[in-house]
Amino acid sequence: MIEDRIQKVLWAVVDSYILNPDPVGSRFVTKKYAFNLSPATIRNIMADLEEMGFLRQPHTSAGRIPTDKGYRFYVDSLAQREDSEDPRLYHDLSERLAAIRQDMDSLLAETTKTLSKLSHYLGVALSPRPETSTLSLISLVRYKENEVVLILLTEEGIIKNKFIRIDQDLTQRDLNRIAEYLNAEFAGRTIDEIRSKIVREMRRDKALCDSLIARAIRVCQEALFFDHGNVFISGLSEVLGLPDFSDLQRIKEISKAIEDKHLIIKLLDTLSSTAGVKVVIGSENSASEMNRLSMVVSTYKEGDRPIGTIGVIGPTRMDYMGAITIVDTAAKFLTRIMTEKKGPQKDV
Amino acid sequence: MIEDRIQKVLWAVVDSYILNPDPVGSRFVTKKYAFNLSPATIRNIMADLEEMGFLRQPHTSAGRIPTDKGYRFYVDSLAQREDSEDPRLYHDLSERLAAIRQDMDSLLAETTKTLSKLSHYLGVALSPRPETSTLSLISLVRYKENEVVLILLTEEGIIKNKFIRIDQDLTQRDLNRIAEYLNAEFAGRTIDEIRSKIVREMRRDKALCDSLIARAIRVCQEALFFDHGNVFISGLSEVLGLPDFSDLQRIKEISKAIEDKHLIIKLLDTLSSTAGVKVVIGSENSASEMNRLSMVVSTYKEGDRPIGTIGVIGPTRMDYMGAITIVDTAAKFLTRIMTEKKGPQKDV
DNA sequence: CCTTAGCACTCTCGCGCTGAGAGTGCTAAG
DNA sequence: CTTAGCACTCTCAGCGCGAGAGTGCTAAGG
Repeated sequence: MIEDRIQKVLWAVVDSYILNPDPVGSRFVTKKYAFNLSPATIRNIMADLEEMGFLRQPHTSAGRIPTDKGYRFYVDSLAQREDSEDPRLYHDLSERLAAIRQDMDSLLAETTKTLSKLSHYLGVALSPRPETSTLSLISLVRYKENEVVLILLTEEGIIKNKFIRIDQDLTQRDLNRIAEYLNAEFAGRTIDEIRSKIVREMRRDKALCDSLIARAIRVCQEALFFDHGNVFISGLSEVLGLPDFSDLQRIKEISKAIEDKHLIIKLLDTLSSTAGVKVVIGSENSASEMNRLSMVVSTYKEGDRPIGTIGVIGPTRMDYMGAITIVDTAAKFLTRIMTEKKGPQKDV
Repeated sequence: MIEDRIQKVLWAVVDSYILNPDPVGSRFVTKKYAFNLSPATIRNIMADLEEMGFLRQPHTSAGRIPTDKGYRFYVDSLAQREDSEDPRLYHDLSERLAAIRQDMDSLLAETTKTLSKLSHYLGVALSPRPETSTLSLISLVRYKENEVVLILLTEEGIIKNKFIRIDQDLTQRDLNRIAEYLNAEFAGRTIDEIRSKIVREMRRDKALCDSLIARAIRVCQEALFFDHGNVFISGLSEVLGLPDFSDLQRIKEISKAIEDKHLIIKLLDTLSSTAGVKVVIGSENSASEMNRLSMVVSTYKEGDRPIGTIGVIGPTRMDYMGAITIVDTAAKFLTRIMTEKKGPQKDV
């Protein structure tokens, strides 16, 4: 248990440093944060905090700056308060995004833009993984000889198109019948369920190799494997305005992060199960490329089921409070949209 | 008519500067480019070139660097040679892109990546504008009450999905009939043609306001207006490695260019009609944001009809020769793919 | 025993200076 | 017209210096 006074000093240092990227000195703390203590006392406390690993000095005789552990303390103490949603922001979001409620991709793309504009960090979003989405409708269209386009529409509003090659030339009529069968059989289930069902049927129906069903299954078998959802990232120019990214090295770091979407997907995916807002600070990131970056993420849900992830990525010296509010609000907003979408439907 | 000798000096300066971003001096020119002239003579020539506006000095008594006009001369003299396609590169491209011939978006996304990897500049691509594409198939799917998904497939392999709201609730059966009608009427025409046809029919058929056709047309009217094709841009981290982008200001410039996709679309679009490789140098760009960037672009065609644009964007100090080769080769490659795609089809 | 004042110490940062190096323009001779 | 020579200009890296900020330590005070 750390003494209350010590916590307050730590909090002050982190808070001040986030506001303004100068190492913060003992004198400044006493003045700005109104402790009834002299700078000397604060110095002692800060030395203790440094020993404990919460603060460090960029060089001897500069002020202190927080370590990742220091930020962690700050963020955890923030989490206590639990008043992160901002109604005004919520309203703002609704206005910005009202026009594009239609398809998931534009919605998320616009959400990341809004996130980055509001937070001045990178806005990211991961669209729902098709695997866990509920199939609304499958449609098959003959494109060319031996080539078919599969169109998959989920209840969440995701559309996936896939060109698939088949070993025999089917007429559009055949395809219609196959699609009809598939819809009858599978609509309302998740892609994951469908896949395992297909595998089972494959095994059972090995005999009737040429039936319509066999064909249908062969078509789907290839088509229903999706890699992942889309990632949306935006706000590079926002980030470049920050003092934290004034040197080339760090800019390269973050631009690498942007280009390596797989990394982002992986990171977001591992956080996708947790509820509420989650903060990952600097070295807490599993990927070394993100060692000096922090993420604030949350999941959006359809009803109670988390279906996707959004968040912001910025320097470890991040306005966590603001970021948390923004991400939390945006996630709740998306959840409402997704839940509404699902609601008044079901009558196809 | 400029004297031959002068041209050679200009060429040498540009060539050397492109290779290595140091202002080039008279002594260096005589040594490296084996003129039978003394540095003093070269100095005179260079002074002339500066007067003519082809060269400039970053500061008194540094070497010369090319102006945009100087680069223009260099590029034009390059254009004479006309051996820009590179068979090895062509082969390389085929291998990289073989796996993803299927849908246009992935193909172009991958193309930009390849362009940027090979050139070390930004790779950009503009997908075919739906307006000029040939409709292969329209499909309508009921999504929710009063909401329909329109799926549009063109012969070029572009798929467009659009959620549309309609004022009355149509059954899937209605939609099928509408789609059938639309396909019968419109398949094989370009979207542009279809649109003007629709407008005409609207006028004529004002009377039969409730017929199937009227409904179909009402659906399409809204749905067939596309803003533009997609832009694909990649290679920021490539570009950041260049010495030209070692200061923050320029990085911001280029990242703004990346984020402002509309600008890129506009620029590429205005160049989309010209045949062959086109080079736009620095201030030749209509947009002031691009004043210090150059673009090398070309169009890819389906048969003889240009349908889209690809290119690279980099600093004015660009390896134009290499960039031209790469872009030209890639454009030809895409043209082959698109033309093949269209070829063995037509039998739906 | 904790707090505080005082003080010497350390480190960064900005400034101006300097000398080396590179390249020029000009002039006068070939 | 070309070239050698030379004075001149400008950048750049390195250095020293002083100001400023902040620390750690010690010794005195509550």
